[in-house]
Amino acid sequence: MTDQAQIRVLSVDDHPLLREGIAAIINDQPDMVLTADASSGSEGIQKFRELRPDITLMDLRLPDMSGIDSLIAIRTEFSEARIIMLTTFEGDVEIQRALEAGARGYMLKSMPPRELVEVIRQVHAGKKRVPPEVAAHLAEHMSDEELTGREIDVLGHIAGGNRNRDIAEKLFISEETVKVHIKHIMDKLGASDRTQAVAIGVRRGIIQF
Amino acid sequence: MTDQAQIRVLSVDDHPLLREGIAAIINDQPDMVLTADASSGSEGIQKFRELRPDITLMDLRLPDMSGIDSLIAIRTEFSEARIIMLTTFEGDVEIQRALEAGARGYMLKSMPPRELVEVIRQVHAGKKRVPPEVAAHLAEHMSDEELTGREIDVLGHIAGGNRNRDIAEKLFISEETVKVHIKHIMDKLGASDRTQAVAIGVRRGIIQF
DNA sequence: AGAAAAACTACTCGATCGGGTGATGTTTTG
DNA sequence: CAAAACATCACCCGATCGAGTAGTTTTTCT
Repeated sequence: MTDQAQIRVLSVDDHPLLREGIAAIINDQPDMVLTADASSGSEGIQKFRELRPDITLMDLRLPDMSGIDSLIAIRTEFSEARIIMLTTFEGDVEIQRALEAGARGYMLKSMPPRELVEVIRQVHAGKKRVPPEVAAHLAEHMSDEELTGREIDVLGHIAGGNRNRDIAEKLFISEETVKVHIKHIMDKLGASDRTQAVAIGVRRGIIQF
Repeated sequence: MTDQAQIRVLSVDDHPLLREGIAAIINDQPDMVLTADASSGSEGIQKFRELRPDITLMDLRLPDMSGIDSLIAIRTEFSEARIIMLTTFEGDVEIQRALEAGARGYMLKSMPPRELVEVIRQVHAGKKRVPPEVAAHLAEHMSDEELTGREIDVLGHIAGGNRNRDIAEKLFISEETVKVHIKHIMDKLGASDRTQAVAIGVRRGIIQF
């Protein structure tokens, strides 16, 4: 044991198996200690209030609320909170949103433990860390315009197999307007038709099932 | 420690974090021991040959080959092998294929450890185990007809934003044939158009990105 | 070998889609 | 406040799609 204070880590993840793995790896590091873990967003927020960990590892998908909402909730209360998103690879939209919401790092569950603990150390030292593979993915689309809320609505209905007329009725707008939205969606996503737009939307995490 | 021989487990998963978690949980059980782990399909096959574990936990997605192919490879050589698929939730197609290929169990990474070890014990005792939530999903589509290889090809091309004519050229068939395939795909999946067919295909794990 | 499933091709026709152009009111934001 | 972004609606038109019908060849399974 060192005299130096250890990095106190909070892990928020609904997969018990993952939590076990994280616990094993964190506690294996002499300079870190897993202070607590939580299996839901609200539990994570509560544990954060109680313990004020140095680093919080947050899964993107949680049973009650999204990891991003939890992150925002914590950072509203404790703006200095250092939170790292830890997730299996989702679309780049999620990554971007997490970083915009103030995440200090973004790690993949598939990364080797050595890198994981290194990111924790770096973020604890005040740096921002996003692994190269994630950064590359992000860069690919950083110039792309984001879809608006309405466009995401429409895209979701397209994925449901709705015709333009059906979408128009469901959204209480004219079919012409739907067509305009679809045109914008295809332009922004670089899709050649509505079908590819859905495929891209799913891959990028814009719409989920 | 008991006199009874322990259940010797091999874990095949490319996520180090998951492997750590599995290791922690397995070794926590007095009647089990993690004999080895592997991070790829071929390594898994090799380790199986060497160690002949009682139970093999196999991830569905592996870097070199699919978990199902690994399962088949092992069971061709050792038909008595007891292999449990352990995965985050994919489409029901994968589950069905794994079970048809001879998997003795199918577990979700999100399941609580208690259930995981219980499944291992049950399978070791010669039973087949599929958790109720997975079984329910499976039952939903058990009556559905499966897509043929050609139909899956076509569906993939549809997802890529190809027009019927493009698909015809790429597959060296006539546009009319493509239309027939698409008709069959939509009928089998219960989709109202090509777009919904892609959405359903992705959700069910028939096509992947 | 014989039956069944899969793959293939052809034709018609109405429905739907997607591109182009142009315009108006509202909301957001610098 | 002014500019930009967003959301809305309309009309034209060619391209594409999907339904229906009908038939042949190849592959697979029993």
